[in-house]
Amino acid sequence: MSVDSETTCNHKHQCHHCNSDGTCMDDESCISLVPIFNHLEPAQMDEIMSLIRSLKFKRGENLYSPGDPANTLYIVSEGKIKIYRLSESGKEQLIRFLRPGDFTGELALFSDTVHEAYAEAIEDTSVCTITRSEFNELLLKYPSISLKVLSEFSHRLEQSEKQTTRFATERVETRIALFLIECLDRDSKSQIVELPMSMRDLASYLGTTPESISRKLTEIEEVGLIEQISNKKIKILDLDGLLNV
Amino acid sequence: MSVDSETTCNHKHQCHHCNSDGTCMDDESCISLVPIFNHLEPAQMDEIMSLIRSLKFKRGENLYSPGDPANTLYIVSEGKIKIYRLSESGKEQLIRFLRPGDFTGELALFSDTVHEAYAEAIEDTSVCTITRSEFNELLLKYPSISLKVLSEFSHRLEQSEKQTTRFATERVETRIALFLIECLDRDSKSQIVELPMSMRDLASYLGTTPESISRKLTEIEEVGLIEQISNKKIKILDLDGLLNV
DNA sequence: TGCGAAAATTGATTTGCGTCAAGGAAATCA
DNA sequence: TGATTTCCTTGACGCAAATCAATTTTCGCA
Repeated sequence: MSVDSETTCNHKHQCHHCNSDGTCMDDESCISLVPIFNHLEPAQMDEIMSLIRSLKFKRGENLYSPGDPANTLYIVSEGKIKIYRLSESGKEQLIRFLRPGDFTGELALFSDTVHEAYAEAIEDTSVCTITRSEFNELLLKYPSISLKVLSEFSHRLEQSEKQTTRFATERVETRIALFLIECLDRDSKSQIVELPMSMRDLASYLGTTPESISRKLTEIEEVGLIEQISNKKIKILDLDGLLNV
Repeated sequence: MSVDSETTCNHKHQCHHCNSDGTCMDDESCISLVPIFNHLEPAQMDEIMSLIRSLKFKRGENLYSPGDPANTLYIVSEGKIKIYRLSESGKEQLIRFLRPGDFTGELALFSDTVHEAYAEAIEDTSVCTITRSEFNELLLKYPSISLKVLSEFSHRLEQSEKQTTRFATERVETRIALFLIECLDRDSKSQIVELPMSMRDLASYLGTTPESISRKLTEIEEVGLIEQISNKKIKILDLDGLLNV
């Protein structure tokens, strides 16, 4: 759901101050950026714009933490945000990263509860926010927004359930192999995967340790399925083989 | 989201042929049963009723399987349905059970994809179905339905992510303890938990084996945190202790 | 009520992987 | 650019939990 310079600012409406890298600096960009809003008419976007409030977070600051009341929708306009959870026993698990165009606020937006996860800005970040009550009114007024949000939620749910099943049933080696394959699907141009995060984060995301990731990658390399080109780059040599790890 | 005899058929609209156990046999019951619809006006429910088609599945039949196009919303009116997945390596993982009032159709309802899970009737079951296109029209016409579905989805997503984190970070013993506590929250009247499924299913749900469940329960009993009254009944003796397992 | 099948328990064994510890590579900052 | 910190890798070890196998218990059905 991230946005590149081709797809940014392509609606008829005015969109000032776009940067060369495709991100827009003004508040308005939040609306035109995100799939849940950018299908609307310019006039409707203007209306939504009047509701949003722009906030900035410095690297390291939390947008929300567990226990915080969840009454705000956050739309990322610049920067990078890490969503993670602490388990009952205190271990951290990475859920996802948010890039410009992504949103968070989660369930709590629709039921009156508190957050259970952390949202931490890992770069200096600016977000657009809408309160729950205003967002609910928007959903009632423009039902097509709901369909977009439902689509996004159902996709996340599918992903999450798939991840759950993998944790419940697959070995670490298999989880790593499947992750590589999914990275390849996204890039898909070459056979080379660029790992989108550090080993530490990847370990947290896959429910294992950096040590195990390192070891398993070496093992997979030794049987000829991949080649570790550099720290972050991995060449897939045998896709079918990987699928059967 | 299951429904008992107190809460069934309590709207002003007519609702014929209700059974003593609270389930209704006629098509209409599907609509009045489910939280996503039962807040509507009687006239609106009638309109929806005209769209639904009632289907019956015998015990063991699948409502859908992975690869099936997902273009139908299923609302359970009678019976019990098991949603489960097969991992890439072929192991089964239980996702959830559906009881009267619950619905499925998942993500696929909002993005044009195929199912990834199995939905199997484990009792003789009757469901009400609506096609995707008709359901989408309903959502656009009655935006309040979207809010209900969003609320349900976000709740499921929260649950799923919590489960993912547990699998990723907690030991089997802890997962079992947390499961018992959540069962207690639902019953909550006494300190006695009635396991809602077989050991086999529980193992599948918790990402472990029946052997491990059996062993761990015995261990937890030996340190005095619980008492195994019978096969399916467990008495919680020390809730705080369980939380720290 | 009793039989047979399925489910649950218990034991013995194996193994995957986390933990701890140390050395090397890479990134960050002045 | 060099120094310091953080990250990654490799090795040795221990443990949690899966697997395999054999009873025992429970439950569905005749």
